[in-house]
Amino acid sequence: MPVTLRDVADHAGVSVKTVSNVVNGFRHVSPDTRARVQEALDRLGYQVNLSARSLRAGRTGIIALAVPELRQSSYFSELAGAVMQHAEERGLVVLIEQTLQSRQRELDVLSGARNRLVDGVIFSPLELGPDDLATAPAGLPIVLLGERVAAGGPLDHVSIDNVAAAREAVTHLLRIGRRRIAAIGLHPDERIGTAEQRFRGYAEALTGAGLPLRRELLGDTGPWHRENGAACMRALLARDPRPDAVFCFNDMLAVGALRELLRSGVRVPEDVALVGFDDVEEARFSTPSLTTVAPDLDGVARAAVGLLQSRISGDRPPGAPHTVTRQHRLVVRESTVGLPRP
Amino acid sequence: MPVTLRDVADHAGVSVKTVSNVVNGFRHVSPDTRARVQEALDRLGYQVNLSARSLRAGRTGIIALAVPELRQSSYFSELAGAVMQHAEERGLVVLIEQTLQSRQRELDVLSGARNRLVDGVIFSPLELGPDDLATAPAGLPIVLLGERVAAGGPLDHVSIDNVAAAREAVTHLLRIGRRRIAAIGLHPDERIGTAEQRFRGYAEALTGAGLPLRRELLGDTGPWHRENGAACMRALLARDPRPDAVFCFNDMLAVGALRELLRSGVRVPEDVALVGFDDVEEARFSTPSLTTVAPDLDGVARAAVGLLQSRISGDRPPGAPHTVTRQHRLVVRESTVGLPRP
DNA sequence: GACGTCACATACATCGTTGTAAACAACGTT
DNA sequence: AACGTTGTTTACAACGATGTATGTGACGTC
Repeated sequence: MPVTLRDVADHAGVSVKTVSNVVNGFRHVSPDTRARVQEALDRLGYQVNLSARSLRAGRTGIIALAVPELRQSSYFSELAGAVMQHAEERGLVVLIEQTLQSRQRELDVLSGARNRLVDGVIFSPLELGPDDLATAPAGLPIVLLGERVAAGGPLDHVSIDNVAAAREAVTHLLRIGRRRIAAIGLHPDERIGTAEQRFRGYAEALTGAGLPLRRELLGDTGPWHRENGAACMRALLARDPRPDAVFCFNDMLAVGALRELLRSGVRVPEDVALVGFDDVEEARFSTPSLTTVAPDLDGVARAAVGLLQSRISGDRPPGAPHTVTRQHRLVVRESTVGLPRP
Repeated sequence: MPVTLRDVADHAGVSVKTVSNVVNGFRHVSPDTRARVQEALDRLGYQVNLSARSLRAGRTGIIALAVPELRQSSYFSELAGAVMQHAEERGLVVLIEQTLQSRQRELDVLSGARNRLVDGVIFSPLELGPDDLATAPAGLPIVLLGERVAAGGPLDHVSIDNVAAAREAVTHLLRIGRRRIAAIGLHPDERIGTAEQRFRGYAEALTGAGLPLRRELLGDTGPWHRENGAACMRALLARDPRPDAVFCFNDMLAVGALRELLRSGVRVPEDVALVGFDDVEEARFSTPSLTTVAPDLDGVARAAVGLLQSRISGDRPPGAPHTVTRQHRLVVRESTVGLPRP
């Protein structure tokens, strides 16, 4: 049913290879034959069979983006949008994989078992540690996102400076006079992931200001979803001392926390100030709007796609991994500085 | 570099086809050879080359999901998550395309030009009308989402009853006593898309209650993003009469409108009640939380993947398109009924 | 007129996999 | 002993595209 080069060749009275040459814009084709072939191509509505081309070329032009999930984390949706945009500029298309907090699925991504049709993977791991990541086979180009887990590991890596960013966020809370600053989003079992990085920034800011770390102000959560932010905030409000500020490890948690605070009649920022992380669009539109850390999302996406492509094209042979750190900035909004009340 | 069937066959001292038979679990392979081949497979770490398999089989196991964009519309992210989940259950992976409000990109999706490596497309069109959709080539299975644009057209189609849903939303506003009900999200040039459907439901509810359609209460917007909801709300507040309720054609618009209302010191729902559409998670966590129409997202995704697969597998040859209409329900929250103020 | 050079076109092999048909052995049946 | 049956394995061709090598003229140069 589909039209092949063979069909077009028969139609135009030339060889298959000549048609291929026309399709690929090869130089030495006479204007005469080129026109005749082109006409046949148009008439028959030829479209290349990418499976065949891929088999021949050893590439598919597809890269995978493996993220925890899209449904409940706006950040990964926005990231996906950015990655797709930059991939397109380089002639790549993106296949998205959800790892869904499953360690096994993450291992599958790493081994390529989950996807053997892609030229490379941009991977935002959640469950895997450096030991796991070291087991990545050399065959499949992989760029890691979002943590410094793998600094020193065998893989390319793009991130922001999570520790510094968290420190700045908490320092901002200190500067506006808060002293009982809680943190939401801790993963106590984790020694090295994003949660740990952001916690370290939080801790550094506090101890830098001569304040103690108080267990009562630390909020453990599971996944960084809105509902967990709300649940965690509820728990914090029941404790003594009550926090006068909360640093949430991402915006979803902050949105959940904000909801819970307002529901409980706590004023934000007067009673409790709130800072999030990621600067998802939702953060600009909540009331009060959320102070948050804005990573250079487009920069991260661009760097990741660029690094991956340089591996795929063979410009950089395996080994000698690059680590790219992109900018971030604290966006101060109403959840910490308030707004003139009407 | 990668291991092929040939390598494994040499290693195990059998033919290539026998290895293939083992890999595919073909029945008539003696336990003895099976074990020997399996051992070679494991040792060499064989992985099928999907390009080759696809070329042979004529299928890739990839379906495309073409949506307007992921970054600013949570609905499409949540939809994508749902589609990916159901696709996975059927052994398919999903490649996401953003059409980015571009008519040309949508036409490319339809013609398959954008992606020739996929077995089929789940397509949520924004710009194309029935005339365009009728030009879809028969070769590529396509399932349309989200509007009734194509009822009677040549393509399968999954949606909810947008007119009825919008009517229920507005009827709810009437029932709580609102009379100056504005609408945000109109696309005046559109005669048939989602915006038109939701407007029709809005109009039906009003005229059904004996109320006139007032031009001053109709808010035209571009894309259904938060910022456009805010801008449109700002314009509405400047008009006379001021609305006492607003029906937003999706939740993004509603979030933007809510932000603008609160910023202007308008109380929600006391002064202005607000209804959205889609029931994205964000709607549950805003303050006040958003009354909204909840489509059966999982049902839509499941039906779309199911219809597409039945086309791909050839269970249903081209023609005889199905139209599936999934349920919806109005979720009443604080933006219309208020909450006990502390 | 022999030669090399260039532009253009073609035949063939190949990428890795799997369907088809056929080969082969072991077995029981007549 | 000839036969079919069943289970197991193999050789071969094909999926559609493209790199390589080769062929064919036309042209200019010595």
